[in-house]
Amino acid sequence: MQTPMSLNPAQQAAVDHRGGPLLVLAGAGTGKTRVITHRVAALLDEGVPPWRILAVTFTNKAAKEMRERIDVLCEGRHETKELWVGTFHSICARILRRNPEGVGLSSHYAIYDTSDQRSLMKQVLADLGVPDRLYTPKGVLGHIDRAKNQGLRPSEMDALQILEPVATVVRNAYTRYQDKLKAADACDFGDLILHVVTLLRNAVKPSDSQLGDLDPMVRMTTRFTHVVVDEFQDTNPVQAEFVDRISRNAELCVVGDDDQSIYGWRGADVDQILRFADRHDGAEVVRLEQNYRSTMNILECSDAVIRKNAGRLGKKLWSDLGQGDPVQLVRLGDERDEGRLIAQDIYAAIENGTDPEEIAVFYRTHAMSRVLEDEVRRMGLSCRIVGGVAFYERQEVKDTLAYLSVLRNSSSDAHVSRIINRPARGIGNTTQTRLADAAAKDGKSLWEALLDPEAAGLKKAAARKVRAFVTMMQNLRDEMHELPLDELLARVVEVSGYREMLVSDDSEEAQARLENLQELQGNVMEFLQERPDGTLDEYLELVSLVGGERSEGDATRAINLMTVHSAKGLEFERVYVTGMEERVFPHARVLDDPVQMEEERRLAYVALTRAKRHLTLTMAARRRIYGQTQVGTPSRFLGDLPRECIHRVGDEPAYGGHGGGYGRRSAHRPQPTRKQAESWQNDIEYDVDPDIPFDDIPTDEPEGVPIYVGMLVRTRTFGDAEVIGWSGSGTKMKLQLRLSNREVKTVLASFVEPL
DNA sequence: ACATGTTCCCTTTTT
DNA sequence: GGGAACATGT
Repeated sequence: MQTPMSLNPAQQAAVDHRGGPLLVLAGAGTGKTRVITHRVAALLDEGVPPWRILAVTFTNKAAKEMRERIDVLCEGRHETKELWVGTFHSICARILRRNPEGVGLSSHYAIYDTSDQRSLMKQVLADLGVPDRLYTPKGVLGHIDRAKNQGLRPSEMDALQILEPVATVVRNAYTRYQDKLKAADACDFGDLILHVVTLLRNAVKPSDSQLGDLDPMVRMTTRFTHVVVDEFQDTNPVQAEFVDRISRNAELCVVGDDDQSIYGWRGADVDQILRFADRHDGAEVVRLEQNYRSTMNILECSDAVIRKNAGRLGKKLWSDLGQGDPVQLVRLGDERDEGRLIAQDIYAAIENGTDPEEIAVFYRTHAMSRVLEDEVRRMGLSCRIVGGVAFYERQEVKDTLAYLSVLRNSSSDAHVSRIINRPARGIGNTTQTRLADAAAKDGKSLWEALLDPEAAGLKKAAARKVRAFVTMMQNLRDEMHELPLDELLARVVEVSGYREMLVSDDSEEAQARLENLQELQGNVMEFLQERPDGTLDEYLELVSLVGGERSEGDATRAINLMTVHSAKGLEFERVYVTGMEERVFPHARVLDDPVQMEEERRLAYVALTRAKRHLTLTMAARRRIYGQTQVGTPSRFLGDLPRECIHRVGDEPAYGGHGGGYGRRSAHRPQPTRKQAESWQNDIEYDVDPDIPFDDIPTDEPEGVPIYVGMLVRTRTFGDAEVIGWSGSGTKMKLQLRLSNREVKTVLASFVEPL
């Protein structure tokens, strides 16, 4: 282990480099964050004012950690509070707050989350009269998101090369969506960056002009003299443009690892790193290859997986932490067994003194978390789900925040309609629809329509209820200015009847919701403690940006459950990677796309390299997906692992390779031996079936014909085809086929016969 | 208006 | 298996 203060020569070189752009190409566990923190500390020691330094991280959690580490290194010598440290989104929100009018927003603008976006888009599509089966809000928003990630506005969307007629629909929807956002005095996540980039684009003025010096955005482009960006491989084009513009006057240092680029679907561009030298004249490159995190067995396995990718810069990590334990590879009967085995193994490890916080379980998709959580809890262990349904996503929390948001700024229809009938106050669907129609007709906001319920054609009873709601909100708004934030929150929960609703419901769920509101209260108080003069605007902004991250403060030491994506940047003594099966990891959706498959491989690399000492990979022979049991074949990534670095439990897996099947080949495999299974955890009774050879796994297949990816079949309607995936079982089993013309079709298994 | 029943689609991954 | 969107009954 490297001590916190020491640096190796390569790290030192990256810290000391001055005078031009620098790219630090650093593998997993080589001390990237350490280089950044030391660099910032060194700059401060050299006399650079803290407010001239900007550090961009990937998550809010990372930002927080970085701040703490810098504080430790500076030992109170500098005003580190004035440093700008944050995610792209939090930094941009901070910049946008200086000039929201520049993009047509008020200073109370709301930040829309995914569900707000969808409800807005649903309206847009209805307005456009677009067939709703063809264009879902989610799908159209996906295109718009992509455009925003590239820094494109509706008129520039040709660059995305979407085919007609989709392109036209998306372009119109995009235009209208932005109009509606502006009317609601809101922006979405993508806008946060693009708005700021727009402001910065317009801020290019002659430097000697008087006017230019006064423009806050012009000052912004020259403010920073030193900019560092972590996780640069996950930067998308708008973010890269932001970096370029914000560092016009600055020395730029970016840190990244092309092998850990796992956000391609969000517009991140692996080439970003490769092109860095082209974009920035005289860029130096420093490589870090000594790993301080993992033992050699773990590194060898990780390397074996990532080595298969083409088009990487290529580096070979080494470590002097010794060979370590072999990587465990366990095959179990189904996902319950998988969870149970992991829970038992963790239990034993904790008994032996491992800190629960140093243990993590990874899964590919959120859907897999439930079973794992179940089994871990059943073992009496406390665990924390990182990400997942975040605190701020909970309905009661969102509702309460929506109340606050409307008090501040009533033009946001999405927030008004969220709270108008929660708790139920007799303003039902019909009334709401009438009000919305009336608002749309007059081009008013929903709130404005509420002010004059008769004009919307409401009957007396309905109008009275609407009035009562409006009066209540107006009273709250009067109180708002006199009350501190925490008391305001309590008033809202009380006056709105929300508390009453939960108290009178004595279900366990309502109880939990009440507790969540209590936690929210605590959260607000914490916020006020940190920033005594913090405003409602600032609080709401913080909350929408922190979004995915759980609230800190649960002091219990718990083991960590998370998706592989959430695991990036973290490290643990003991790591379990679950679902190492084809169609789970790698995910079924990437199987026929080589580009996405490479990203999947990088994702696997990220997963494996999180482990310091103990790494266990598990797979299940059967797994329930969509409530149907599916039969799994071992992940192709398992087949890449060097034999001498792993220890298998259960019988020898049928290694994937390309289109690796189960069934036929399994006949040649040696039979499993009890001994292997027992040697691993002989003091623990676990209820697994390591002896089930894959052939004997019960399936509901009609004639027991083994189906495997790559299998050739004959269909009556489409001719011969290759199986690239399947779902369901028994008579409901469906096959995904690639036809001879490379088209992909899904057909019922009973319509095909093996070739 | 609301409570209860029914169907359908779904699942990558997140700031 | 489960949540959301629709449908039907009181």
